Amino acid sequence: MELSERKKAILQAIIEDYIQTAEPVGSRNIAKNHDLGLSAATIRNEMADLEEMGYLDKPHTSAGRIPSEMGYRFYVDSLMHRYSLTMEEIASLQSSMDRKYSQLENVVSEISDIISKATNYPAIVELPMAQTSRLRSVKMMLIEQGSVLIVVVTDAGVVRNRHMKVSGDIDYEVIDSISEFLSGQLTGLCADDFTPARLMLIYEAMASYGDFLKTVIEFVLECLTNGQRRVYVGGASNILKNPEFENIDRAREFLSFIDSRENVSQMLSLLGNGEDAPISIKIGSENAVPEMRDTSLVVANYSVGGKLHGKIGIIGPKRMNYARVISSLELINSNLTEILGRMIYGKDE
Amino acid sequence: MELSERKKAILQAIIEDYIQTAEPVGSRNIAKNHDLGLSAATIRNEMADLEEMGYLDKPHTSAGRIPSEMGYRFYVDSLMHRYSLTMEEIASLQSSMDRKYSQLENVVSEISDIISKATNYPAIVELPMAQTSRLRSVKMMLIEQGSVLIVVVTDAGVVRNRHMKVSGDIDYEVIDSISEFLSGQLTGLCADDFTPARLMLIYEAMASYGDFLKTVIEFVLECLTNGQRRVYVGGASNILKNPEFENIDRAREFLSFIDSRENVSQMLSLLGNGEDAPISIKIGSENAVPEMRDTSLVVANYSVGGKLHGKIGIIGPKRMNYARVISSLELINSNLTEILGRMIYGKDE
DNA sequence: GTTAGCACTCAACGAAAGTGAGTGCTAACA
DNA sequence: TGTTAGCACTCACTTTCGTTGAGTGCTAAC
Repeated sequence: MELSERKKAILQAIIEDYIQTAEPVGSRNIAKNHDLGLSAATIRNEMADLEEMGYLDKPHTSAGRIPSEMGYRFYVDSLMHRYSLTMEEIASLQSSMDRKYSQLENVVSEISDIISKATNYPAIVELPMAQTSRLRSVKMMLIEQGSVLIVVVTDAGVVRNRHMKVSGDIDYEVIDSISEFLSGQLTGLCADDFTPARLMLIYEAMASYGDFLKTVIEFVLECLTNGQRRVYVGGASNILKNPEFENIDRAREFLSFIDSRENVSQMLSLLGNGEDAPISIKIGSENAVPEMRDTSLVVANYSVGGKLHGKIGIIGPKRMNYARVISSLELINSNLTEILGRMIYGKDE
Repeated sequence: MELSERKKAILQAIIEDYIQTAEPVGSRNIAKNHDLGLSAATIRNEMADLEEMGYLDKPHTSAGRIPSEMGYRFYVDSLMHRYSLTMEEIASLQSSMDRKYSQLENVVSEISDIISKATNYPAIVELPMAQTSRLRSVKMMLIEQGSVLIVVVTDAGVVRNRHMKVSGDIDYEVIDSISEFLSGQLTGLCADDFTPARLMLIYEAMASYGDFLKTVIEFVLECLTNGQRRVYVGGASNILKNPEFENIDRAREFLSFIDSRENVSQMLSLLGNGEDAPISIKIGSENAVPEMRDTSLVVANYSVGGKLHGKIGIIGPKRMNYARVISSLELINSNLTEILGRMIYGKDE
């Protein structure tokens, strides 16, 4: 059944009041504060309908109504207006992101702080990752006698390195020649190309350095497959600013869930890779994670150079200023893309 | 005034009971549960003395006593017995740390999780840093036309890299020769050695690549001076397990403080560099940070290869099992040192 | 279809009384 | 002189119970 325009207006008024006050809203208040030209009694009737249809809930008989998850969903999909950030908000965001970043981990952790400061909710930022990487470069450097540094660069721009112990009699030139040989053999390959046959050839060609090569190749493979996704959470304690988390048990449940990176990372992976929509919103139990049943999750996907992907988002109470959060995430998202582009590919656009 | 043996025994009993129960302890309970051979009335008299001397506090007239900060301090300095971890505890710690780590950031964040799981308190781990580093190696790699990767290794074993854009006409061999030249000029220097005179010489020798060199040298300097300390916090929500943080305002104050890496890092820097004692303990307001006045901080210093230093520690309520925390930190500390040694210097011991 | 009126519901607040763990003091005891 | 039993007193905490007030649902009139 379609909602009448009047019902929509009332539903919207209720939700927006509730988002602001966190108090169940009563018919009288709607009649007074919103110019709907209706009396409290009429609104009461409509509210009863809306409740019956599932858009509203009642905490108890003598309280006002609060939006149900279905109500929020309808609001987000059909009623909500876009929020335009003010000039001040934009300026403040821009300036907080306008600085030099040196390491990927720093960017990601700082962005999560920025998001949580901007929205007043806990923020999540995923480290960018490639779906399938190819090896762009592998190089070994002799750091000191007996110690070699392996540096791997993938075509997504990810750089990783690892120290390795070698027997003392390998010198600078040997390292260089192995380095060059391996580079020639492996550059351009992705993880699937590391077939036993191909590896066998390499080992045979350089039989005297078998152990050495094995370590290097394992590390290269590790970089190409790249383990689990990593996330940063910023401003987790912001959740305590919301009255729905005055209850210490709820707060504890939420915070101990979010304290674990694995939990958060797994939750994000349930969202899919966002090919359908740039921003995905999970309201309450739409999110399959039971600990999150009282919260909403708003997540945007970013991608850098078409190769690297990741997610940024926030978690807040279901009663959340969705419009504002979405606008902030969009702006931060585009800045982040730019920063990462500059950083990883060294481009100045 | 010296405390009599009997007063010490009573003080110890009170503190240990309070650590366990978090309830003010009364004279009757001490008489019953601890075999001191004294009646409640006698203990009452002694408790009155201890209170007058400042070792105990009274929340209100009709409650039992709780230790004052001075009481805890005396306990930690003079009364506390060493706690021996059980075989199970040791085995479980060892096994949770016994895996391969690839990146420094991963080690540090995982260690913070391990500490917080082992102690049930929020844990802090600082990234290892060198006090003064010398450059061990700088190398440039041409990744693709127009994009160069700079890799810097310091004598402390820290490796960092950064992408840099270059004009397209610089090829592989040019990069290599600049790389070799710079390496020869800069290897072995520390930040203070980068005098204007020396830099001038370098710029003059390679005048045609001025901008290029400038970027590289700036990055090297950045690596040698190395910015601010970075910390990881794990298991922050553990603090909510303690009854003293049932109060939502206290919880909020604590968690929002600890949510900020700068706050935590600054707090650690107030501790000095631990040359005096391997473990430092700050009880309540001994810690100058006002938000931490209700908590205690236990911090151990670690060092790797004599070059890299850092701190690990926990924050808990003043009513904390100090002995157990200290033993756990010591064990984790030694494992961490070993892991980092292997990782950074590629040594297998 | 809309609205005024009214009885009804129920969480929240607050005062009052009861409960009990614990103290401090006194007087008797070893 | 140090220790202990006894007892009056204190005070947070809990429970009870009435009050308040925001809000609903229903009915009847407009």
